Amino acid sequence: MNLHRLHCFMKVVEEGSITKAAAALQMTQPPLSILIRKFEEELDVTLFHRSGRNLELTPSGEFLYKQGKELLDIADNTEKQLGEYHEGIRGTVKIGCITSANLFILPTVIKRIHDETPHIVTHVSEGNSSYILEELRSLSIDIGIVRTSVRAEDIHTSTLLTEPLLLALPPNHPLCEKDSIEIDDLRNERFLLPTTSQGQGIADDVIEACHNSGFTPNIVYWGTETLPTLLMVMKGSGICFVPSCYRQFNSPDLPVLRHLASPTLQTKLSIITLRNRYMSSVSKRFLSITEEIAQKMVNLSNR
Amino acid sequence: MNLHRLHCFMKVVEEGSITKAAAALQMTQPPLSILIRKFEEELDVTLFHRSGRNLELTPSGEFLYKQGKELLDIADNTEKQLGEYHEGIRGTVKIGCITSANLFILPTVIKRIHDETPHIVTHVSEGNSSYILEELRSLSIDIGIVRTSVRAEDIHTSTLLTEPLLLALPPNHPLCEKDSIEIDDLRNERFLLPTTSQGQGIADDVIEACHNSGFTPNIVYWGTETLPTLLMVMKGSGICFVPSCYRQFNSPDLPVLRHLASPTLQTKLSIITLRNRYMSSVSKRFLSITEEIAQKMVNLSNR
DNA sequence: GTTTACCATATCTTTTATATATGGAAAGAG
DNA sequence: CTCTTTCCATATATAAAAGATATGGTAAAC
Repeated sequence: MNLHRLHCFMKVVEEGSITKAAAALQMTQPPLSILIRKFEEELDVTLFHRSGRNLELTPSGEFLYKQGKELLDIADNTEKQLGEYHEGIRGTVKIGCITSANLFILPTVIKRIHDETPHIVTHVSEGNSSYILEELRSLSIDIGIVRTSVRAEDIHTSTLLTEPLLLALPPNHPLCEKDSIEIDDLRNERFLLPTTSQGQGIADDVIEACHNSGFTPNIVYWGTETLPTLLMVMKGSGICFVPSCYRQFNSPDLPVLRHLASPTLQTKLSIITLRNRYMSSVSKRFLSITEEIAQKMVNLSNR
Repeated sequence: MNLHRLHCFMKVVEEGSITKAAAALQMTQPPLSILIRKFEEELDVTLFHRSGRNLELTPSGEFLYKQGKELLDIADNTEKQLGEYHEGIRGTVKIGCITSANLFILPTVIKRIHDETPHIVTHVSEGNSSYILEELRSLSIDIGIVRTSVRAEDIHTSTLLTEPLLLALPPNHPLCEKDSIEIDDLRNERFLLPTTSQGQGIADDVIEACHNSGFTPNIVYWGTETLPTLLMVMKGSGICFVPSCYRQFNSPDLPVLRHLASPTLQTKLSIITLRNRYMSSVSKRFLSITEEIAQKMVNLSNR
């Protein structure tokens, strides 16, 4: 079934004459006559009964006209929606991210995407960096957001934002009263640190900073999740460091977050993709919106 | 949207490779590669992401595959049903007929058509011959069944069957006892005749037969409907002639029907169509089945 | 490291689509 | 009733598309 021929046939039916249809289709009459005849041969059906100079639609022709409308509608719609995929305003994007991204960036990104492009569906899975990397390599997700800067050949990394690590203290801690806190002030504290993998991440930077200040930190706890660790700080189990985005959780039930005097401790949020994989328009859209919003958040917190 | 290209695209997706799809499509690989590329250009969409030697379906491609299945299914189905129209096993036929055809032939014809070809819809309207002719000329019906043999240039007539006219007598009528009834025996009867139009039809034949026998019939009633006339005969209002098919109504509430000794009085049932009009396969089927069944009925009544 | 499997490109041939020019038949105007 | 107009059909020519064969390149597999 040739849809071009079908379309021409529909026009002939609607205009009631080959000559008029040819004009409507911006072509001349003879080829249209031939096209209709070939269409009849292709389908092995008489569509028009030709008696002298005028055409009469046969029952088959009437049926085809009815069905043809539906067929062309579906084809048109498919093409239109396909265009939307291409434009990046329809489709699906699968994201894997760490907790802090899921808490502080993604809600804003996803709200904007759903508002601007209602036909985009987002899938989000939260996990640690190595899990996200695995998901990316197995093609289970399109985009990952991690804190460790991945150094692998097959992965493309782009830094979303750099933020300072803040010291989390229970409200009744003596250091809360101090104007300027140095690393050295933590010499006698108990440290609660995030589980580290392969020498990359927040814990390593903290340990290195302590060493540079001339002491080895007293690490009493390793945990993967930031929020439970903050609750442990509240209970007086020790102190910890969290990315500054956690300042958004402003609650009397959570620790006080303080900048250090010398801002050497920082952490990067990176967006990663598989290097040699096709990136859909939707993924590109997601990427650029995420970068834009990350930039806005940095500007906002710098003010 | 070119359905041929779509079909090839579907095969490539299903086979997972252009080479295999080409084999399945009974063509060589290079033109299929080009065809897929042109399809992408036509739709302005990347359907496959080509990384080295293997293809990866993009989200757009996945969407098109899903939609394409539906589209091709509908197209296939349309073509199939179109073929059924052409074969005469799907469609509609509109019939106009007189009462006796509606009572004695059509039920059998329509039963057979619906049994053999369940996708054929029949429309039947009953009326007198001139009404049927009008309906035929205004294209409201495809086929007419009438008793008057139409002699018009634009009408094609085919005789379905010829049957004798039977004399209808009330059961208590003296003639019922007579072995052989002649026209001459009706010299003193009151005649109830069917309304005649333009010198053609049963009434004219009856009147002529009487004249040939040397008398003018005493006509006391003209009516268009046969059944009411038969009821009037039962009440003793007079006698009438009916086509022999009415013998099927064998009831003590209806008149006795008797053959005449000399079977000169006959009536023809004709099937008429518009000469220069397209006749659908369904109409042709209806025509041939009706002729066949009419023939069977004649054979049955002759035994 | 060689082979294999797969896609891409180049060139040629056949088919299809469309154009122009022209003929014929039926409806409508005078 | 004749002439014109309005259609559709046919003939021929050209441009575009579909397909075949031959060949090259690249990445996975043995």
